[in-house]
Amino acid sequence: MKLHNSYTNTTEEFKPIDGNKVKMYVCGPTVYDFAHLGHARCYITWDVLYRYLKFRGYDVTYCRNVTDVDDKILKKAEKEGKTPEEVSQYWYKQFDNSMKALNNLKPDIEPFATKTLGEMISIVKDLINKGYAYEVNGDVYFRVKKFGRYGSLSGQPIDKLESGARIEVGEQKEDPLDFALWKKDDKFGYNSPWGVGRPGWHIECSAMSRKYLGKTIDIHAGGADLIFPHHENEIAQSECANGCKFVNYWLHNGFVTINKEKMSKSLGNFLTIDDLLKKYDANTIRFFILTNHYRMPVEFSDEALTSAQAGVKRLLNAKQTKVDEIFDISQTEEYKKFVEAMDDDLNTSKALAVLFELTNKANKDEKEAFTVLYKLASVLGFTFEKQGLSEEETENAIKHVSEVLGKTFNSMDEIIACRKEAREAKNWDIADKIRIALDEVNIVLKDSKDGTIIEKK
RNA sequence: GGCGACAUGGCCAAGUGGUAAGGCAGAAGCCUGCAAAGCUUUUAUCCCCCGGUUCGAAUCCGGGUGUCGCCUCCA
Repeated sequence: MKLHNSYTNTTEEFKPIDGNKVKMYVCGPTVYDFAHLGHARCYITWDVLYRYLKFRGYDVTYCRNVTDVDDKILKKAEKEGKTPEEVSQYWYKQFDNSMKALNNLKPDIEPFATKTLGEMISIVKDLINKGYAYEVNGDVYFRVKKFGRYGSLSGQPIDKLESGARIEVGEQKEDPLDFALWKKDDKFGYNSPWGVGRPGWHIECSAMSRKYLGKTIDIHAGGADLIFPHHENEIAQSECANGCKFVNYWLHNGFVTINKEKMSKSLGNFLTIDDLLKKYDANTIRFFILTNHYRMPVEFSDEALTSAQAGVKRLLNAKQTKVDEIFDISQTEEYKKFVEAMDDDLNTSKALAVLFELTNKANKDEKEAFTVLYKLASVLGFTFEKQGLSEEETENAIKHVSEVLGKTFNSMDEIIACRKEAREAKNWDIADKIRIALDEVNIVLKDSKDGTIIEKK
């Protein structure tokens, strides 16, 4: 399988370090606010990579960190009169719920930064001992110019980076390019050899990656906006501290845009996952994301989501035919095409086209098609399970239909039976009234060969 | 200013040397009491523009134009 490596800016054959074991790290969220569609894209993308690697037989260890120590969290805590822990715990819970709602698999390891402080301090110590870092009044900075390869991930010549760099008020760096490994913080800090303080953002990932996956890992992924400075700095820290290569494959996803602009917190043009899920289901959002290649920008619009909704409906409505005899799905033409597409740097757009071919075959009663479709769609994280009606929704519907028809029903089955009778007597008026009444409470009633189907709209 | 990406039908999008996948929307027909779903057919002589290479280019090369991203917290 091939993956596009941002470090070399080429698409390369993927070879894990150790046989079929894959160590994969994804930069996780800083938990202080709602996750938005941009985050959804990122984590859906890497969820698909995770699922696909496993599908291809790799033994994957997927680690996605949680940044629970950060300026933004502290600010929020101060503003709300809460402890940083309360803030980060609350928002982590929200994040976790959103991931679940989007049907993203849980990573194998989800470390919290505050639980990895020991590793961070140890790396910073090493860097100081080796001369790559220096302490000034409780702050510790990384000496960027000492690392010759600095800038090679972002492809920036160091002198050009220099022009953009600056020293913030209160910082005492030797060089504007240097970045903080540890910051003095008397209020919210932790004990360290340099006094009370807290870690810089970049060191967190270097530490968590090393602690849980080892010094050299196969894959490190995240949003393209992390390339500089975050990932650049991670490389500098890890490679100088460990004396070996940090990451073999750097993978970056493109952004979600809205009105041709990057969706981001700072621009304020974001849609939260929670809000989006009120309007569109998880399959729709996933489909919307996967129609584009992961490295391309994807423009959000209601039109695009509506189109995705219709598309995914077609896939998931495919005629489900059970196959009695067991057969080897990997021998089917579509399976091979799917693998070929996904092996090519996760060409999900092409993979979806294969799913549509299978849908078409399933609808034309090709026996084995649905079995293959079901399997391959689940590799992309789609779920065929129809959301059933909740008790409340059912009760509400029964009540509403009873009112409209002026007749008391006690169950949905009674309603369906009543409608069946009406239809048999060609009493279309009553039959239609029932369907319309259900529609008014967002329930779709369909007549099919196999009987009446009741679904959420 | 530096670095990078992108430009394909009404919309989204695949395709990177051999003559334009797929989805949405639209049209016609079949099925159906109606509806929904489904099935069939149908929609780009052409891939931002101009040159060049080639028997042959949307695909390679050169030059434009446009859009976006990173260079500062950011998925």
